Amino acid sequence: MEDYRTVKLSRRERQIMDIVYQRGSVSVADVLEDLPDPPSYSAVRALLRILEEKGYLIHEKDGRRYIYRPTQPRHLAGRSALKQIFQTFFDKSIEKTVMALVSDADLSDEELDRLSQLIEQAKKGDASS
Amino acid sequence: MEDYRTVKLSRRERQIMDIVYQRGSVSVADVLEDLPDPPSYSAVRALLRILEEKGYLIHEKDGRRYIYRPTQPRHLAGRSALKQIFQTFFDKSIEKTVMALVSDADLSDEELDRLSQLIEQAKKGDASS
DNA sequence: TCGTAAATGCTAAAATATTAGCATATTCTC
DNA sequence: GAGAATATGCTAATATTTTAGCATTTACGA
Repeated sequence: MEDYRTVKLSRRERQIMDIVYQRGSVSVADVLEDLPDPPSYSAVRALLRILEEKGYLIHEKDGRRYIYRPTQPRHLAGRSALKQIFQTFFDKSIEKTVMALVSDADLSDEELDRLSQLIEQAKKGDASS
Repeated sequence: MEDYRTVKLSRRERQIMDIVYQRGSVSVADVLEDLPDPPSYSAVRALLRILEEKGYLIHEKDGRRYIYRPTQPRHLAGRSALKQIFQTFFDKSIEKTVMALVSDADLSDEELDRLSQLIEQAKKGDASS
């Protein structure tokens, strides 16, 4: 499954996929709640159906409602979204991307420590350079 | 200017904006070259015109061609794109986002060192915690 | 400078996305 | 089990996006 944020989907479809990934799983009402300039209930249902047809979502029944979930796991979708971002805005450089994140972030010392650790770990595990 | 990747733009418009940010500036031919399932020359021109009308691009003349550039600087657009990503896929956590980037990255030792430095610097400059 | 190649300006057609609405089914409650 | 509330199934209308094509302009080179 290709990165839905990149190419294939229409504006509304993308908005809905973002909501699905934010929430993990959604009912029609959930989507309606989060969607900017919310359309009708029917409209949302139609879009969810289309996304399912295209293979991005599946649904199961919960009582009388459908609950939709993404077919591609969140962490994978996140990864490919990140890839798209650093290719587009940061000269394909992960380092630059991390720098942008950290400089803007105002992270706590604990968070920064954990990041240091992560980097140390990456350094050890890395055979390259 | 709002994040063009989030809400407003249509599929083709978004594709084109991505190309513009990747290249920095573009001619019609450039866009045509990078666009998946490339449409006609006219189609691209029309879209660039629309994006300019909407305020996302400006053009200047270079010989007989138009060269289009984004109105919003790349680093700002990148920032807000990143924000959208970590809100959607990483529980609004910048730390988790960085972790995802670094774990996947296979960065060189030099790059990792530079990141360590950046983090140390952030730690010092940060009054919170 | 004149012709030609290569660009833009504009308009309208075609395709796609978005939406609403009515019919039908399902679940819960009394 | 009957009724009401709340779902979904489906279809067609509307709006928007996407596209092509023709007319016109502009710059470059012989």
